[in-house]
Amino acid sequence: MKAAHILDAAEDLLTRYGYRRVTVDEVARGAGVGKGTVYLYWPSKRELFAAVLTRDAARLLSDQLTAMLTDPAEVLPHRSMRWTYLAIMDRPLAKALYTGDSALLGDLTTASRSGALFAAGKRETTDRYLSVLHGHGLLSDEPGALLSYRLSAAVAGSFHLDGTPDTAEFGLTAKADALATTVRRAFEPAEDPAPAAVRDAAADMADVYRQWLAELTRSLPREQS
Amino acid sequence: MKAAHILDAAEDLLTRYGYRRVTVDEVARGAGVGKGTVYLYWPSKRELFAAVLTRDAARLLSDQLTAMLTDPAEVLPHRSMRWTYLAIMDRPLAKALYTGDSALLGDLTTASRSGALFAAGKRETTDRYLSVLHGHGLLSDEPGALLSYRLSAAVAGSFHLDGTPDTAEFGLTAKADALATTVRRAFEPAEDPAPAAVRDAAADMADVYRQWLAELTRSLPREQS
DNA sequence: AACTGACCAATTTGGTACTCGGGTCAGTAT
DNA sequence: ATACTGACCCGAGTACCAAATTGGTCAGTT
Repeated sequence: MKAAHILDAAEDLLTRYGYRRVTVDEVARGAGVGKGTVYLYWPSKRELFAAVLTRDAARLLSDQLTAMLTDPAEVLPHRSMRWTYLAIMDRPLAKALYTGDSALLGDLTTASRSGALFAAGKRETTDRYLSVLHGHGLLSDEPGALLSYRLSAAVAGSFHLDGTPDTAEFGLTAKADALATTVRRAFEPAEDPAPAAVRDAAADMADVYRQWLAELTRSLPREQS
Repeated sequence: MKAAHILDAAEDLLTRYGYRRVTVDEVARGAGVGKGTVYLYWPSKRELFAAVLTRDAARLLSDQLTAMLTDPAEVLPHRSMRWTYLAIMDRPLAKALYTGDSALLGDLTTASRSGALFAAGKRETTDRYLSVLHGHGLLSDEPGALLSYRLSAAVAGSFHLDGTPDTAEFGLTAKADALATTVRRAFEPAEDPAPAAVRDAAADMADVYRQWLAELTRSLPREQS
């Protein structure tokens, strides 16, 4: 319970003022605990706020899992990337993380133990994702490190171009659709996928997501009611 | 003559030490002229170095024009983007500009009169590029602002991902090939293009490029004597 | 055993003196 | 007259120090 309250306070202050301007004492008072208590759960300010980002990512992942269980077609790359893009842009912290907004996160993006773990988990999950898709004939290429890179590169631009002037004229969904079009053509076979393949792939990915979700949750401090 | 020498000195110092660490006086002495002379050609330090970047861009564009005249297939999006990617990564200044290396360029990227002109010219050229391609049946979509955005987004990621750790394992050409694959599938028709269409499109684009090249050259100070 | 907040060291901040470098222009050279 | 120069000006940035703040600890309280 207490750890979650501390994370709540930290998340609120982080989104409002940014990493640099928030003190650990403020977080503690915001959560109604003493400063020392914070250090019973996390070894440093940096790790505390990294945990905030991790929890945010876990929630996003959980939402995506739900979406995929509701509609298995969400497992397809163009749908998955579209959904992820919109979800990230809708969350202040995730957006700051992906667009590299250092005004909000300071140097939090670079190097924290849990940050590195998160990056590794994400990479591994992406690899598994591509393997699953390929296993059900939903990919137009062989999986591998290069394909992972190619997908990352194709998607990354959408986030990086976020701030630039004349891209603001388009709505968020228009940009999401653009990303979906690019991803579908560049990574999926031309012909429509077989419904059974989609269903099975979604089921496989649900397991992968659950696994990563468990891993992320485990990295957050254990609740001690 | 003199303006070119000043640009030479400025370019050399810029690539070696970065915008912040180079003084106008150094540039002047490097070019063998007085500091005041520099201000006969450019109104400010910022515009001087913006001109360095503009000249670099003009050279790159000129090279690309040559490449396209040698092999008209270079007009195709996947070839054009691949070539551009490699050319930019090969030039320290262009690379710094596109990967957002503020250590080298400082705040030079943001807002300088000629910088804005360059961005506008680039946008317009991209639009014309897409129109030309479409006119010869080499595009799978209708041109327009959204398609321009989609292409930018698809390409931008390759530059933005440059610094990140585990992308270094791949060679530059492997990354360029990855970009080419994505672009070809996402923007070009599935069937191979007709040689005549390619030849004609290349001829059209040669004109567009020459026009932009002339514009860029005109923005550089007029040579006297 | 869980938690706290006074305490310490280290970093950050605020203020000040001073250097340095962008930009100007009276003057020199041609 | 024209092309060019470099000494000069002044504001932005740097260096520096004292004061304030804050990340992190731990003896002590609940």
